[in-house]
Order: sequence, then C-alpha cells, then structure tokens
Amino acid sequence: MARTETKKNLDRAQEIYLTAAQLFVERGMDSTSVADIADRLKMTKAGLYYYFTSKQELLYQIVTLGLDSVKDEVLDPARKIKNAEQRLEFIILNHARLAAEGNHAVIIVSHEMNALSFKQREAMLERRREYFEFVRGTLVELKTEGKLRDIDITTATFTLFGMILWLPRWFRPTGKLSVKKVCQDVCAMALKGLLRSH
Amino acid sequence: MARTETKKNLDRAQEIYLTAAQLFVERGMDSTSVADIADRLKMTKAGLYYYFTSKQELLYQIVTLGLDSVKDEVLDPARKIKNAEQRLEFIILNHARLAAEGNHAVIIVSHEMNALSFKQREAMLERRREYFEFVRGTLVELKTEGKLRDIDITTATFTLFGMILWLPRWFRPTGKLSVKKVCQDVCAMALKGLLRSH
DNA sequence: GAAATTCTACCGAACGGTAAGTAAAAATCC
DNA sequence: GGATTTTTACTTACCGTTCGGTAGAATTTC
Repeated sequence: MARTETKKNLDRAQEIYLTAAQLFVERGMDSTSVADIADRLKMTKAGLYYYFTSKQELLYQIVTLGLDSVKDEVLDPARKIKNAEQRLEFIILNHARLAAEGNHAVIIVSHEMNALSFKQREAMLERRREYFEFVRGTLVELKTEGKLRDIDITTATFTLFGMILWLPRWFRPTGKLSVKKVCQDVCAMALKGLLRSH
Repeated sequence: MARTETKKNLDRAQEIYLTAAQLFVERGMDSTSVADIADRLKMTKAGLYYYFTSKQELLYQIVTLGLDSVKDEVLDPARKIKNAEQRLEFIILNHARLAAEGNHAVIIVSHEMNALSFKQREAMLERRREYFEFVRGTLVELKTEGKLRDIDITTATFTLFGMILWLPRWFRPTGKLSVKKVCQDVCAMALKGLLRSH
C-alpha cells in the first residue's frame, strides 16, 4: 500500500524521475502530460502514481535531484578550494559542464518552479540562494583582493549565471564543439569579463 | 464578423497582445488560460476571440511584436554604425535595455515557441537567425581586426545573448539598481570578456 | 440603422487523479 | 521445504474539472 524505500524501488524511481525530467526539458512541464511520461516508460499513468502522489511532487523530486547534483559536483568540492580565483574557475567550469552535458534535472532547477507549492518553492529557493551567495561571496573576496573589475557584484553574479545557464538552450554535445571546449571558452569569457587584467 | 484592421481596432488589439504577453511572462503560456487574459482585461473569453482566431495565433502576434521591437530599436539602428566595436556596444546596451525594462513581447521571443505551428516557428526562427547572424558577423569583423579574444565565435555570440537574455529572470526595475546602471555593467562585462585589452 | 464589439451559454477533448483489481515475487509459517 | 500469507508493481476503467473554442444573441459606436 504505502511505498517503502527499498533499493530496487529507489533505482526505478530515479529512472522515472530522469525520464520525466528529460520530457520536461524537451517540451516544458505543462505541455508534458503524466500519460506522456508513462508512454515513454512503456507503462500506464496509474502505474506511475505508485511512485509519486502528484505531478507537483514529481517535479519536486526532480528539482531535488538537480540541486543534489550541483551540490555534489560543484558546491561541496569548491568549498575546499582556498584561493578565490581558482575557486571561481572551478565553479564555472564544472557548473557549465553539468549544463552542457544535458543533465536534465539540473537544467530544470533554473526553469520550472511556478508549479511547486509554496513550501516546496521556498525550500528550493533557499537551496538555490545558498549556492548563489556562495558564488557571490567568492566575487566579494576577489573584490577585496582588488582583482574584480568595477561592476556591481550582484549584477556580475547573475550575469555569470546567465552565461552558464544559457548553455543548454543552444549547445548540443553532438555538434563539432566538444563539451570541454565550450566550457573552457565560456569560462575564459566570464573570467576576462569579471577580473582585471594584470 | 471578420476583423477589419481599422486604426482603433489595432490599438485595442495591441493592448490585448501586451496584456497577454505580460501574463505569459509571469506564469508561462500553458499556465495562462484565455479566461485569465480576459479577466485581466475585464472582458469575457469569447470577446477576446474577436481579436484572434486561436491561442496559437495570439502567441504568434506577440512574438511578432517582440521581433519588431528588436528590429526597430536594435537591429536597424545598429546597421547604420560602421565601426564594429561601437556597433557591438550599441547592440548590447539597447537589447539589454529592452530586456531590463520588462518588454514582455521581447522576453517571450527567447522562451515559448513549442506552442507555435511549424510554419510559424520557422518564420520566427528565421527572423531570430537573421539577428543572431548580424551580431555574429560583428564579432567576425572584430576578429579580423584582431580585437577579439581567442574563443569560438559561435560560443561567444550565444554566451553574449545569455548574459542579456538572463536579465529579465532576475532584474526588477523597482530595486535600487537602475536600468541604465545594470545595462552598463552587463555591457562592460561582456565587452571585457569578448575583446582583447589594449 | 448598419457595422463593430462584447456577452451568455454551451461543447468536446484532454488532463490530473483515483478506485478496484491482479499476477508474480517475497516473506512467513509449520 | 512445501503451503500460506503478504507485498510489490503494476493495469483497466473511470471521475470531476478545466481548457480552448464556438454559435448566436445583445449591446455599443458611428
């Protein structure tokens, strides 16, 4: 009756979340019906509801997955880097990599959130804010070191995110540009835009 | 019965398009029902259908409005600027201004297009492509002049658009940052990121 | 009074979600 | 270790609501 969190169950749940995430990125959440998700997984709509209680909760699970990815692969490792300039470079390169590789759950975090409940949205915004403040803090450090150009730090932080988060909109890993090359270029452009030349 | 394009009619139609555009930006197109648009305009759903034949066509009208704005206020004036560096600065400053001021029709152009028909989408993508190629061409010019940094030009163009088009996601003109200041900062950051220092 | 504009009242389709049922696997009992 | 019970992982069939869209009447404008 109620769902128990066995290992196998978690694997299947993740598979479902990732498939849904892919569809949400492809066509948007509102244009993706629960039946569409079921079709791609070759099961029925009702079968899906064994794994989540509402479409809203499904979205929340996906968003959580995306936030976990950024935490594990960008935020936590970056915290260990003392030097602010090196840290900034690490953040840009690795967040850009996640975005360029087409990690659907990560991509959704910067998109759909109107569909979440108030509490869910607050929880998610808080985690996002934590990450934002960490990056902004790195820029503040660089400012006190005299390395940052003379532009508003908040504007700089948001605009940096714009450069990174725009990647999934145009970049396809199948083209002639590699993920690595494109991340390096975005990183170079961002760093030159942010830091004084010396 | 059928709609004639009188002057007054056009004014009212534009008012309706802009109100719809605002709602589409606020909540997304799929989450905005035609009845929602009618409510904000203090009329009924059926009354709205006097001005367009389908929700799809309404979106297309809005997208056309947005593309016209960019053409009139960015593309056409920029074509008259001979110097590539000055032209690039003009493009960034003015496109950023449109985005930061909250021109809803302009904002939609970079968002919703899955909802369009194939023909509509092609027509709109063609106009967008024209603008993209113009900006890219400016970067190519700067490259031949030896002024551009050593990064892939396509990546540079898309990333520049990311910086500009991300603006509406975070910036609100009511805060302590002015539209002018934020556009100048974004422009400075972009130019430093793109051009060699001399 | 004719044309332009907006309303009332409704339709059919699609959607999110649920109730009831079930085959197969797993766990429990003796 | 064979029989019995329980749980897992779904399915079929359906419900209530909302949505885009329409026909035709009513109202407003000139």
